[in-house]
Amino acid sequence: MIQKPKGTRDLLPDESYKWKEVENKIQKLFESYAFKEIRVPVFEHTELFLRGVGETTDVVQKEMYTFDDKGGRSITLRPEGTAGAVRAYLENGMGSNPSPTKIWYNMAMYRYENVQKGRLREFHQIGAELIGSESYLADVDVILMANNIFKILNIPNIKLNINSIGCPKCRAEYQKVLKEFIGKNLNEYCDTCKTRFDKNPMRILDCKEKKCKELNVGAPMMIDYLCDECKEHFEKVKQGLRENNINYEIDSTIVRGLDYYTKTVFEFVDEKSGLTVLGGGRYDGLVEEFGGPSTPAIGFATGVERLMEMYNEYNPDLKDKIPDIYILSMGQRANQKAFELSEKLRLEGYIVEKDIMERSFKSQMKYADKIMAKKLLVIGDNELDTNRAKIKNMQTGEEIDVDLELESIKNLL
RNA sequence: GUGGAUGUAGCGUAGUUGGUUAACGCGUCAGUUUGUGGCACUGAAGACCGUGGGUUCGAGUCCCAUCUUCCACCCCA
Repeated sequence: MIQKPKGTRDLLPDESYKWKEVENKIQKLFESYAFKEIRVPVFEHTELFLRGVGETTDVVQKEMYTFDDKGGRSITLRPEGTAGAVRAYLENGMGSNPSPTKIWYNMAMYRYENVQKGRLREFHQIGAELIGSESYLADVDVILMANNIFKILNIPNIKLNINSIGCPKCRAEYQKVLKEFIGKNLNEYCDTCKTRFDKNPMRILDCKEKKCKELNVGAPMMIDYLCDECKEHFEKVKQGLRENNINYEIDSTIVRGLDYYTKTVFEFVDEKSGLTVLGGGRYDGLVEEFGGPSTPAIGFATGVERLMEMYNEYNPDLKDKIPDIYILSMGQRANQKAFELSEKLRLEGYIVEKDIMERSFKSQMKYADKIMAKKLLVIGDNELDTNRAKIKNMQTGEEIDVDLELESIKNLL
């Protein structure tokens, strides 16, 4: 038997209706903030992610699904949503719309990772991007919206961690200091850290190697080297959160694995599993990096699989839609009548089931029961002759006479 | 990429120290006489025991490889 590729999932009817429910709720939330949906290609030129996400990141270095297409172009399945969204923003001239531009997406992402709990190779992210505002108000607005996802989904025990990683200006300053600190013992660091030293020294602080961790003790922290502008921005963001009663914790170790982030970065962490369920931040340099005008932006994305895991834990099982009526038919003429009635009822929006198995009367009854049909209509020769039939309420067993006409049946559903 | 565990019908399981037609529950389908379900009973379908090698007279049961799933590291959503 051919199996699905590693790290992929089939979303069965048992689950899919719950996804729909959650997706609809989030969509409504986003729309209330005037964000509009965007859909972009599953694959992009590899170049887009190299420049957007950053060549030194793990995502780019070891997790991308990259291949040459038949025309010799290097193509990559999107590992995240922001790069494509920003590319689309530029390519379609959305910058000339009234600022800010607010877009959201719900898309599958692809990362060649080792599979684990809450980690798949094909997974889904719902994200939002607010492009065009450099104000701290945008940061606060976006974080409030993200926070509301958990509120409307009734998911507790979520912690918000925030940090500021500064702008290119103060980061250059900081990196100088950091390199001095690390440089003293560079030889003792692990190999990956050595390669990070030149290209992205900040990620050395993220290294989980025991030795590197020890060496990192006492290292200068970015947050202490923010330039005046970044510092003020961060202070205002924090104040804004406080004024809106959002609890947060400053976690100076958050640097995020994607290079495009600047200033504010944040994560919503599930305290129970320790998994980051939503992550985001400001990326003021990305639009320019892609060849557009200097444009500030901020966004976030949440992992749908992880979100669903928590949603299911804290919410009662919803019910999938069950049939409004089962039409039981006996004989050729009745089968045809069942077709006529079910076709009409379905166009009116009712969920109708009828026999398409040529089952016996009794089997049809049992089937109607199993699928939990709310009502049952029996049609046989008697009913066709008199044009009268009984509709049975399957819960109560109560039966009511009706004309075999659409209108009278509808009245009883 | 590294380390550890798992893999028997759709699902959940049993399969003795390797030995004839792989068992059970749930589910599915049908029947229990004549046009009314949920219970019960009867029966049926459904697994080349993840895959490929090997050991053996003989392997679901032993060995090797491989894949999958799960867990940890790494990283992230």
